[in-house]
Amino acid sequence: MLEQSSSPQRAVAELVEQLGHCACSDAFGAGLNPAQWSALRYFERANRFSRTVSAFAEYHGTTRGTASQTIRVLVKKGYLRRLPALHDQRSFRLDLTERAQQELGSDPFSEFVSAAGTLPPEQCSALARGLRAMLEQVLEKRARRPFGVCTTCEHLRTLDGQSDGGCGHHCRLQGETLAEQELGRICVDHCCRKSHLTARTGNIG
Amino acid sequence: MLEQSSSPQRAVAELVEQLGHCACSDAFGAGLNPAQWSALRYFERANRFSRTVSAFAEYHGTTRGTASQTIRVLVKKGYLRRLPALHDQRSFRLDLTERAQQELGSDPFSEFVSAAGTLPPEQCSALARGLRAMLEQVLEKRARRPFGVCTTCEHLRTLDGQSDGGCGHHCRLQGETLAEQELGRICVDHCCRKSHLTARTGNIG
DNA sequence: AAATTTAGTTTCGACTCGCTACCATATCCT
DNA sequence: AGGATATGGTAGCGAGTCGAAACTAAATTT
Repeated sequence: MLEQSSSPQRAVAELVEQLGHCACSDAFGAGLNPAQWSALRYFERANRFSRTVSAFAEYHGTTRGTASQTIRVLVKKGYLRRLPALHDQRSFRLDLTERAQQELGSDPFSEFVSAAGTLPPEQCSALARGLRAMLEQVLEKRARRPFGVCTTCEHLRTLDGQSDGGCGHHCRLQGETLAEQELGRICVDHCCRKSHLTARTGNIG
Repeated sequence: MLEQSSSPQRAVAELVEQLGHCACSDAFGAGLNPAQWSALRYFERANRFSRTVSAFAEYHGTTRGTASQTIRVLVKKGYLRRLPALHDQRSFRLDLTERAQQELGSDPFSEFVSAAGTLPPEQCSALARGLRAMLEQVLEKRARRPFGVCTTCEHLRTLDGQSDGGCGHHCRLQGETLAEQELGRICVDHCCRKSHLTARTGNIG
């Protein structure tokens, strides 16, 4: 090993810090700053119930005020579009514009994706599992939780064999049906289903 | 897995970003900010040739001006001590004070160390190897290199069987002998030895 | 000896972020 | 129904960070 720290745990922590610092220190492509890139990535991954100022603030561990500023700039620059929310006059939904989707292709962040891609697939998956476990630990200590996707969510009901041709996926919290391709998006209201709690034991994947 | 991204690479990159953000967003214990904590950690790990403003700036990927500001505050607050450099009147060496060593015990960063510690040892080591490989990739693209320790360094000469009782470790670049416990510290002048280049192939550890 | 490089500092300006106060709409509780 | 409270979002202030550029002084090169 090139750099031998006192312990593997220590090494992992230091590496995470250094990589994280790299990730945010020079994310200045296209005139966007790190917080703005984070926001764009969030709105790319979040489902329609979670594309709000408050949800992003919670995800990013910041205040609504700060999140509001970040998003205001993105709207002004034409990367996000404000749509009135359906059932709440105070709120609105934020969708990526086409321009933003293009821009995300040249996200400085993609360097990290390709760096991870040079690892053998098995090692890469192991890395993802380990990091995920770490993140859950850390967030738990901060009384936060990682957002999850519908497929593992307590609120999801899937009715197979719908005769009326309707979609079989349904969110009981929102009381709305979900399209197949929406199931992989993260949600602010995600609540881990019991049968998936094995994910917390370490024997994940 | 609790959150399924489009690909493991993408998941790894996102997790690194999120963990990194956690690491720097709330590192405000003891009145120190994230950059200052990073500096303290650096000066804890760096060998005596590398405990300078410039070396820290290079390690941290910032400018000397910014590094100078960070360090000035740490000196003022009593966490670092300035010692005149031996052979260069322009430079000086920075050592941790006793107070800083205490403070590092309650580093908010230690949450990450313990989070990594909850993983099975084998998984933890795998994590360290994978992250290290990623970091090398990323730094290479930025024309930077990770600092390494003496034991893997091109400049180290170890003469076993010294009859005069002197220490057998010697740095040919600095022209100085090295104590045993100095060999595990990182160095700004680290140059990877050939016999250790296998570390770059992925079969590390 | 002059020119260049290197170590470090200073100043300035752009920008971020969190905090507090604030407005408007929803929801809760008798 | 109606007042209290909670929630989604914004505005503005102020502390602080960071990088760029200009600068000093010492070392090195030519």
